[in-house]
Amino acid sequence: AKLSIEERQGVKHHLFDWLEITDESTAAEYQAVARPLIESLQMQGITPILVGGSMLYIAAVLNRFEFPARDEALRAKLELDLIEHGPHEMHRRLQQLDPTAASRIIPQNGRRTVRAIEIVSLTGQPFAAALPDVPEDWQPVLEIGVNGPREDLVKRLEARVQTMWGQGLVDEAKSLEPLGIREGKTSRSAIGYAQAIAQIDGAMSEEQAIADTVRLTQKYARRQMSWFNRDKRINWLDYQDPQMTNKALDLVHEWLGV
RNA sequence: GGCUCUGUAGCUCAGUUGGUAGAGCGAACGACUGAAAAUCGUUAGGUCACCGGAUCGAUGCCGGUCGGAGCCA
Repeated sequence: AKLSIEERQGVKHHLFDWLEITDESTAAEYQAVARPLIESLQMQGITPILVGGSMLYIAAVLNRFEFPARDEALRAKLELDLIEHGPHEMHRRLQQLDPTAASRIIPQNGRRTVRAIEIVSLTGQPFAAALPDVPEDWQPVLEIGVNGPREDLVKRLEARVQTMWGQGLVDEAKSLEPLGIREGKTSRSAIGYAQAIAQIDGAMSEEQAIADTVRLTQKYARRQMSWFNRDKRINWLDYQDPQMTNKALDLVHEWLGV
């Protein structure tokens, strides 16, 4: 459901279609690429607009985020341990290594526990295991959020998924098979692709695949809101407001001081 | 028309040998530091279809009413 070339109206979209289907996408890497890009644009007198809804990615760019080291081999081993012993056992292990981090991660959450063990083992330092506060004097940004009544959003998200299927998402996934979509950790688990692949494999009917994608998309939208809600810098606009664009421009003018 | 099964949370279904009920999914809310379109947590929802009977007490037993499914005719 990404913007077509025409819809981009000549505005340069950076970091769009920049990964191979087999590439793994990570917030840390995005941060490492996006920050220098933003700086270089600003040097050219361009004010970049960061658009999207993957809030860990956005927060990693806008806030004071430092991703601790990682080690793929260690991670792989810990993930096997997680499968074998379960999240509670892993959490006990973290408890011994770093009681503070352990206290901030719920024992059921194996994924976060594993990552915390990885960090502590690698750095030998305690791990905060909590989102950092946003410093008052950090990067000056204007944040604008677009929202509307939940019932409307739910309907629109369903229509969006129907459109994706109507426009050939399943064929797209099929055509990406030779390019390795099934090996792409990020792409194969993307909402929509995962269900399209399940449909191709006959593991799911088309009806189920669509319904599942709708459900996951709506759930995702809800989780996005729990990120957005904590960010008090966001200026919220109603997408149904005919004056929305003007209000957004007013915010920009005010922010720029013009 | 007869026989059998069935009606419990928004949905799919457990369950109580009679002491007013649970799960998964969904919803609301939250957590979140290299898979985040991921991974997880908390909470709110139910006169147990309806009417009557026996019982100290019924969602559960008995009778009836109204829905649904299957088989027979």
